[in-house]
Amino acid sequence: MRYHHGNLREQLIFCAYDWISSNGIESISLRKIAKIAKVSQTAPYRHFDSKEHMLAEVATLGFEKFSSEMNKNKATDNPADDLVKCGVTYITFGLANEHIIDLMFNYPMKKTDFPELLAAADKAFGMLLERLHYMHHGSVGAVQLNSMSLHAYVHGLLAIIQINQRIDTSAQTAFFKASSAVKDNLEKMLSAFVKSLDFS
Amino acid sequence: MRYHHGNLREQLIFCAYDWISSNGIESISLRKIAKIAKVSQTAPYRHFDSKEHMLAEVATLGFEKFSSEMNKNKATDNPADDLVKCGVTYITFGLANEHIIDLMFNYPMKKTDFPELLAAADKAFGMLLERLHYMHHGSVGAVQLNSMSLHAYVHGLLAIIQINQRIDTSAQTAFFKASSAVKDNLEKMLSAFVKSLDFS
DNA sequence: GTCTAAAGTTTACAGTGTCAACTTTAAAAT
DNA sequence: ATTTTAAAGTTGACACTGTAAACTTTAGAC
Repeated sequence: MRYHHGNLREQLIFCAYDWISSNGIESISLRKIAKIAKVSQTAPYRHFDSKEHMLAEVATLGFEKFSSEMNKNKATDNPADDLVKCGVTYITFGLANEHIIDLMFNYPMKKTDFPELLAAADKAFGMLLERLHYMHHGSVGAVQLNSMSLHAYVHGLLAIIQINQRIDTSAQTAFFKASSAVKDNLEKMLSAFVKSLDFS
Repeated sequence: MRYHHGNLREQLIFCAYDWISSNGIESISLRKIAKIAKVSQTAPYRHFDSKEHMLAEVATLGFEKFSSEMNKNKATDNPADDLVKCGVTYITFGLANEHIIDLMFNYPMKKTDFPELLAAADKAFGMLLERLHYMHHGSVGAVQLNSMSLHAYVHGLLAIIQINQRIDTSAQTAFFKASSAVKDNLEKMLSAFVKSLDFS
């Protein structure tokens, strides 16, 4: 290490991650993060080209945690169970990390400009899809369609729960308010969905 | 009419809608919209409490167009077909109005503060769900679960296509690049999904 | 021990949301 | 028809934002 602060770069990423986790993306500013890290307003520019570049790193960190979370629940003897558990984890992580997920999925960011973010996202999605591919074991049929389908369903469940939480008016909401009820039904719904897929 | 401009309020909403449609949410500013409407920077404050209040109206307009679009394709003799077509329209609208959908779903906005936005969103979701309820015709069983499921799947497909378009690296992307191919498969996927639901 | 480039600071500028105080004007009240 | 008044619009200001340029500090290579 040959610089003043220690390792400001990572410090800033962690500060930003924490800030977003508790306050949401809308209220973040480079200057605040700099102040929290006890450093001048423009110090971040020695480490990131722009605010967006920094947020990309935060999002990358998010995808890494996302991946590692999904990687925990596996290695059951039943691959379909693994798949379902992985899906549930996808959603659970999203609900437990509302604002980081917002950054990862909803923040308008030209993702192609950040290859490492892209790679992290790809890896995370792969966690889900590799289990599906495993279930196809040999068949070529509709792997792509099934992958798309599964990802859509899992991601859609997360999005819908979030929308309902934020909108809080429709009949569904009351039904899904108790988070324990959510999780129970998620497993049912996901396994029903997996069973409905065509593995021929 | 008893004011100077004509009807600035609606004018501003339309200007903002157009701006967002072509430039995205991130780059909008009240001042720009005011300038486009040839009015001073603070004129919007005679009509909206804040930027967010104005965006809420734009989002409301978005949901109204969304609803009316979904309302077009219906009244087939086959209710399952109607449902599928409605789902396809949901997704098609989203893909054709990328930035407005971003505002409607992804922009961090305390939706409960804007009852008319909430109502518009509820109505739009209702377009989809009422067709499903109709298919249950009498049975009480898993209507709520099926509603949730369906909305999740439809919304998830939209989100995933969008994510793939923006990420543009995974194997799925090439597959879904040709938008005609997307639409064809959407119908297949949605009708398979509807068939897999339990209407007992 | 000097030199150099990386790391951090100060200053500055244009753009933003929004407030307060002002001016204009359409229509209600006389 | 004239006065009144409140809605609609303007001007000017403030604090905050991202970021560029020019400066200072300091750790480590020579």
